[in-house]
Formats: sequence, C-alpha cells, structure tokens
Amino acid sequence: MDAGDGVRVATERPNARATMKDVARVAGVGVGTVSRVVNGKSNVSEESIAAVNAAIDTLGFRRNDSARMLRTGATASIGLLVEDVADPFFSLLNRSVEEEVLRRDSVLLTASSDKDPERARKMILTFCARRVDGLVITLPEGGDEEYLRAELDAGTSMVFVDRPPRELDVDAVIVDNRGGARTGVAHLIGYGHRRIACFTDRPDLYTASERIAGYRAALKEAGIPFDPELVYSSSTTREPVDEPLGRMLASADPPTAVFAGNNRTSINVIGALRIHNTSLAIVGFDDFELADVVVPGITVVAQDPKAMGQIAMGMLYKRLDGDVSSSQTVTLNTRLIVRGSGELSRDAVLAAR
Amino acid sequence: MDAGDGVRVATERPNARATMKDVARVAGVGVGTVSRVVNGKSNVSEESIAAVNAAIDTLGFRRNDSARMLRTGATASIGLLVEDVADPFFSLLNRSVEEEVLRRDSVLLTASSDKDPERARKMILTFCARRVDGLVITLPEGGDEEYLRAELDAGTSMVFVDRPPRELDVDAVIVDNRGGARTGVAHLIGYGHRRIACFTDRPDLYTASERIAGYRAALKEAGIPFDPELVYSSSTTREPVDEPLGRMLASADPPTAVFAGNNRTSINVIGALRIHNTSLAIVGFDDFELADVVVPGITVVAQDPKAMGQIAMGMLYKRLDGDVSSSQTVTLNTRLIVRGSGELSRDAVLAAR
DNA sequence: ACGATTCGTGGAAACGTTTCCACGCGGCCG
DNA sequence: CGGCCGCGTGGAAACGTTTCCACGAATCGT
Repeated sequence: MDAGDGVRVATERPNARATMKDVARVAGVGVGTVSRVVNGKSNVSEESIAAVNAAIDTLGFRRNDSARMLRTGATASIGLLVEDVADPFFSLLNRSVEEEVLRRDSVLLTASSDKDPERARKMILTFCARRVDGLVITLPEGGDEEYLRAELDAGTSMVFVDRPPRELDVDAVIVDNRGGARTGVAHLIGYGHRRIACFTDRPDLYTASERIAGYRAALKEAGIPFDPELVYSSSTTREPVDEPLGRMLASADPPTAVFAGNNRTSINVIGALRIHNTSLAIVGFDDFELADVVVPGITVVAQDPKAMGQIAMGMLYKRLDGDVSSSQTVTLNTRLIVRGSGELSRDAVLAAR
Repeated sequence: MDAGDGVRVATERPNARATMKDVARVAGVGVGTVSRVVNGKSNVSEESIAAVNAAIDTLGFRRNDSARMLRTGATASIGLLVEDVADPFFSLLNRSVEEEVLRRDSVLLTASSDKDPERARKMILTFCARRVDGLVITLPEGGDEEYLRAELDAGTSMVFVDRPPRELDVDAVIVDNRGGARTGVAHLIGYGHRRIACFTDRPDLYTASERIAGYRAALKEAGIPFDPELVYSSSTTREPVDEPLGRMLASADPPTAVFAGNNRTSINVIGALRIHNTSLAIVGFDDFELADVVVPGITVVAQDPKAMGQIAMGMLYKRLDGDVSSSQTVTLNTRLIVRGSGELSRDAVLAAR
C-alpha cells in the first residue's frame, strides 16, 4: 500500500497493462484461481469468481494471448495467403474463410502474394514463425516449394486453394477449370461459332493454362482447328485488350465469339468491344457483380468461392483435430449461368457486320 | 548422443520444433549467441554465425514469435476491422493497409463486422488480447463504444476509417461524403433535373446519412423542394430496388434522375432501370470496376480507398513512434468522374418517354 | 609492462500465462 | 472413529525468447 517503501506500488505499475498477478493481488486470491476464472474452468467458488471479476473490471485486465500461446502452443490463428485480397474472387474466398475461422474463435492473418513466389514465401514463413495452427494457401506459380515441406514436417497443417499441389502431400480444393472452360466454349460452339477468340491470364498460371486446355478440348471435340492467332494472354489482368482484339477483328477470318478466361479479362473484353464498336458472343470464366446488369447480360462459367473457403476450412480443421489419413484434392464443379451474351448466334453476329 | 541414458536425445525431441537451445547445443555456442545471429545483431564472430546458420538449417529451426512477443511486448501486428472484406471498397482499403503493414514487416489481422456492433466488439477485444500494436477500425453504428476507451487508456493506438469518432479522442480518416454527394447531385441539377431520386443504405449508417444530407444540401441550394417520396433507403445493400423505383416512376411527378448512395446500390439501380425498361440520368457514389463498361458509363463520385489506407497507416505509425500530439481527422475529397450516365439531360430523358 | 578498453561470449533472469502438484478441510463410507 | 475422497485453492515450474550482466582474452595507449 505504501508507495514509498521501495517496493512497487501494490495495485498498478505506471504504464503497463495489468497482469493476472495484479488481479490476484487485488482480488486476494492466487494466480491459479484467476486463470481458472478467466478461462471459465470449473472448481472455483462463487466468491472467488465474483472477487476476480471485480478486480478484472477495476484494473481493466485483458489476458495476454502472447503468453498464453507460448505456454499452450496453440495460437488459435489461421494464415490465409491469396493472390490479392482486393480481387473479387479472392475477397469472397477471404470472407468465407473468415466466417469459418470466427466460428472456431480463432483469428485470421491475411496476405496477398501478388503472384510473386518470393513474397509468398516470406509471408508464409512469417505466418509459420507466428505458429499459426493452419495455412490456407494459393501458391503462386514458379519458385521453390521445398521450404513448405519443412513446415509440413514440423507439423503445420495446410490446404491449397485454387491450385493443386505439385510435389507436396497436402489437401487441396480446386475448381474444374478445364471442364468449366470446355463447357463454356462448347456452349458457344453450340450457337454455331467456329472462330472463337480466347483471352486469358498469363499461361504460366495454373488456372489460366487449365482454362486454355479446356478451350482447346472443346474445339477438338467439335473438330475445329486450333488457331494460335485467336489466343491472347495478357501479362496482367488490368491490361486492356483492345489492341489484340482489334488485330483479330481485322484478320482475314475474324472471330465471332470470345471466351474470356477470368472476370477481369471479361471486363476488359467488354471494354474493348465497345471501343471497336462491335459485338461478339461472349462467355466469361468466373462470375462478377455486374454480369447481369450490362446489356446483354454476360453468360459466365461461375465458380463458388464461398464453398471453396468452407470446404478448405473443413479439411483444415479435420487435420487439426488429428486426422492423418492420406491427403485429398476436392474439385468443385462450375456452373454455366446463361444471361444472353453467350447466346448470340454466329449468324446474328455476322448479320450485324 | 546416447538415447538410452534417460536424458532426452541430444539434437531433437520427437515431435517438437527446434528451439534456440537446440540450435545452441548443435552449434556449440550459447543461446545468447544464437539469438544475436537470428536477429542479425553485431558483435558476433564469423565462425559463430556460420555454425549457428548451419545448425538452423539442419534442425529446421524457426524462431517462435509467441515467445519473442511475450518478451519484447511488441507484436509487430496490426488489426483491421471493416464492414466486409468482400466489399469492393473495403477490399481495396484492406489491400492498401496490407501494403503499409508489409512495409513495416508486420502482420495483418483482418475481420469483418458485418455492421454488427457486438461482432465488432468481440473482434476488437480479441485483437487487443493479441496485443496488436495498432488498430484500424470502421466502427459500426450503434452499440457502446466505451470499451474502446479502456483499450485506448491501456495504450493501444487506433485510427478510425470511413467514420469519425463520436466521443473518443482518436485519429480518423474519412471521406467528404456530404460534399461529394452535394457535388454529384448538383451535377445532375446542372443538366436540368429537378426531380432526383435518392437511393441509399440504411440511414442510421454514418456514411449514408451524410450522403443524404449532401443530397438535400444540393437541392436546397438550387431551390428545389425536398420530397421524401423520392428517397429510398434499403436495409441491405444486396436488396433489389425495382419495386420502390417502380413506385416513383408511376407517380404523378416521376424522377428524371437518380443519385445512388453507394456502389452496390448503383448496380441495383441499373438493374432496376433495366427491369422497368427506362433510362434516367444516374450519378453514383463510389467508383466500381464496371462503371465504364456499361452503356452509358456510370458517372460517379469516386472515393480513394487506397489513399485512405495509406494515410490511416501513416497516422497510426506516427502514434506508434511516440507522437502524442492531439488527435486529428483527415477528410479526403471526392472526385467526380464523368462517364455519360450523369450527363443525360432532363429534356433527353423526357423526350425518350 | 601494465591498467584500460574493447570484443565476443555464455548464462541467468524476466516476460505472463497455463498446468500440475500439494495442501487443508469437510464429509462420507466402512 | 479413522482413512479416503473430492473440492477449492495457492504456488511453482515451464513455455522460448530477449536482454543484461559478467567474464576472459586480446588490443591499445602511455
């Protein structure tokens, strides 16, 4: 009680948060009891509970989770790494993962790789240093993946999303990119199109290459020759495509339809069509918010990022609960949403020229 | 070396990560030296550095940041709470904050409040228990804010974004919602419109009420009477607005223009206009990705979420660096982006009827 | 040649929690 | 009536790091 006796003041140090020791002193109990009250454990008398809670209120005590994590080894946190949290697809995935994390009273650390393997590596290792319970990862293409094996061996659980693992033995949730693209392109072929342009992301990206493969598969099934002149892969999703589209339109045998490999590219294609003041049939991969507001509505091959997040977290928590069965890859089917842009027949497009 | 002597195996325990102690033993140095090497401190011989690094590699050692945080008290982490990480505006803010956090080698914890004060409270207290260095918060309307004061007093720095503080003495970055709305509506008035509908979010939300105030201010300046029949506030941003819009259009003196209070509402309004097969002049608040792809392009009052994130983090880090000057609120100006939908004159709209 | 300074180093204390062990005290059963 | 059990409790050890202190060796200045 006496502040001048050389011992530190009884109830509070000047600029530090109260600890359980402080609470114990004020409540007149032991630290063990404080811990039991804070964690809602049984075997504590009503009196003690009341005294401790009163002390907590007056001191503004808040448990220091760093200490708890150190002691228990469980951090109750999940790390999420995607390409870009601002991307419409990944932001929905992010939200979906957050919901599952919240349900488990955990906390979510998020990061964007920007498709840079080095940045991804840095963030993942940072997450591991924080001893996250599990990782949800969209691993960028290229770069060494071996560092992940060390973390895996050290006992960190992880799930890949949107891309399958290459060498690593980990769970994954992916989308049937190839099948979805094949369906979308076949849809266009069904409306008489034989010259179908294909705009995608960088082909070294897993999803882009799969979608291109689906595009080619659909052509092959219909006996339509593949023409590399009709394929354009942009280096970034923000890049406008009016120049390459213009070149295709000016060629001897111009396309009458377009398959757009992702939602940003769909938007870019729509913009380019407006610039060239023409209309082609369009099917895009991945739904986006305004797809049914433009005229005509954009027919898309839709993914389900919410389901992807839920399933990924389900797999992750099963591992955290001790499941050691062999790893599996869940493939989500896509859904063709018909809105008009994909149902413009070849004849209609040609007639409008 | 002998595993059978009752002492635990020299280099590794079965299922635990290597600690600095392990590294020290393998490298033949003390733990202090290992710590110095890991943290790149000076005053370590080349030999020791090499030995320690070799040991780190063979053991797969990774510093346990829980312990580090406990000891140092600095968690190198920032907590971000927004309405919804999947919202186009907040996902860009999220990304921008992430960039600043990364620059400081920190980690970002994210959460969505879903406009629920109770959920916000829970997440903020969780972040505080994790002893985040700082908080970036979009605090939902309603509910008690007093718990924040306790955290503030305990020394947690925080910045409000998108909403100003009510009672609390904290920094904030907001947008000139009222001025932006006024500019947008005045723009419509400049094209001859006098009957301007206003669709917004729940009016108990700060941003929505400010924008409505701006709408009214513009009307007042132009001497146009305010008609509550022309204002509709949806309860959720996902709610379609074709029904209320239809009612307005069927009235004796229908609107010739619309001011949409946020980007999702803009989209809903465009959809509703299509359903009613009519066209009105539109100005929306907040830019969105497809605004210049629809026909006509949507004229918007644009915010800059990226700048908001940068400025907020700048203010936060200044506080963390010890700045104790009085708190301030930065107001970001909006920018009118003209794309066509807002430049449809009253006469043109009436002529098309 | 000798004290003073520097450098590299090892080791112990401390951070705040959880958990385990031991203790006192009733009441219960045999 | 005595041992036993269970309950509520206090306190100490442990988690893995950082940091401070102390120590020996080597270098320096005079």
